[in-house]
Amino acid sequence: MLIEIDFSSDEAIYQQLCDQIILGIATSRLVDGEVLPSVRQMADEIGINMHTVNKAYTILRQEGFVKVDRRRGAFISVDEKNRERALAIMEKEMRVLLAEARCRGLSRNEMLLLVNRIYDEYDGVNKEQL
Amino acid sequence: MLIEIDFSSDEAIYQQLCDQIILGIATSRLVDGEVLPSVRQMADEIGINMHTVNKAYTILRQEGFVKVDRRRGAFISVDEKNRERALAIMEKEMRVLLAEARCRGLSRNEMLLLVNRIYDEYDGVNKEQL
DNA sequence: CACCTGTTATACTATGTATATAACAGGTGG
DNA sequence: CCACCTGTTATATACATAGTATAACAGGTG
Repeated sequence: MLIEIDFSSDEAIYQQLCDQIILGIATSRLVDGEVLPSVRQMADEIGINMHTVNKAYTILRQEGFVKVDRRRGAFISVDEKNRERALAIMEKEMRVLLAEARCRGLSRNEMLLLVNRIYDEYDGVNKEQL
Repeated sequence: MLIEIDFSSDEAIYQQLCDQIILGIATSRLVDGEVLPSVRQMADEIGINMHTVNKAYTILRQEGFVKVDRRRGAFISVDEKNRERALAIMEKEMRVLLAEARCRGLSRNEMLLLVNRIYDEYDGVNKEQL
């Protein structure tokens, strides 16, 4: 999967890397069991340091998106446990996001449409690859 | 409005402050024209430095949530211009958020219900205060 | 004139980010 | 056994950001 980093962004590189991999999983561009490039290889491809990639992998492992096989390396393995905890985190982040949306004059319907559109988008990528 | 800061959070204090004020506006606990405590007073109340509050106010001013009257100080003034830009920012953030939700096994309907519930919550606080 | 506002400047400490170099344990294949 | 690949750990350095501290300034109020 192609990873693109915005080096002028104010978001940390390792964070952008995490986000893009999670995005890849959501859109099925990365499927369960798929092996990720090694920390050194990924670092070379992107043009960053090995430790920055390792930090991203470590976080993804802690958050239950990745596991490590000593033979092959890091691979996608989504842990769907802790649904309640995930929902609680979603709720908190969503509350901040929707507060800003509401202040900006964005209506409930506009946000509902946005959610639907993004889910459509993710489902669409799924079907293309089946 | 009561401000509560989690000093053990990994989120910056000024960021938490911004979020809570935006949340206050969305729930109408802060209404248009309402004067905010001065940077020194707010700093004393929370128990942080004046400059940390000033940073939050400056950001809120730049993002169009606050204006400054040289006579009274900072007050709420929501700028609803740049709806398109706001929607674009929402879309990008929502895409990351929903990707994580989807990976966690949270369905489209669950997220739609969450959005509805939070909007209900905000509207509810509104009506209580009218 | 005293007192309030936001704002600015400077300095310092602490933390987080990203880099660089190096080494280690576990596993694979020649 | 040995070269080579994995992730992992350790150490050091450079830099940016966050937060604090002290101080001063311009504008407005009473």
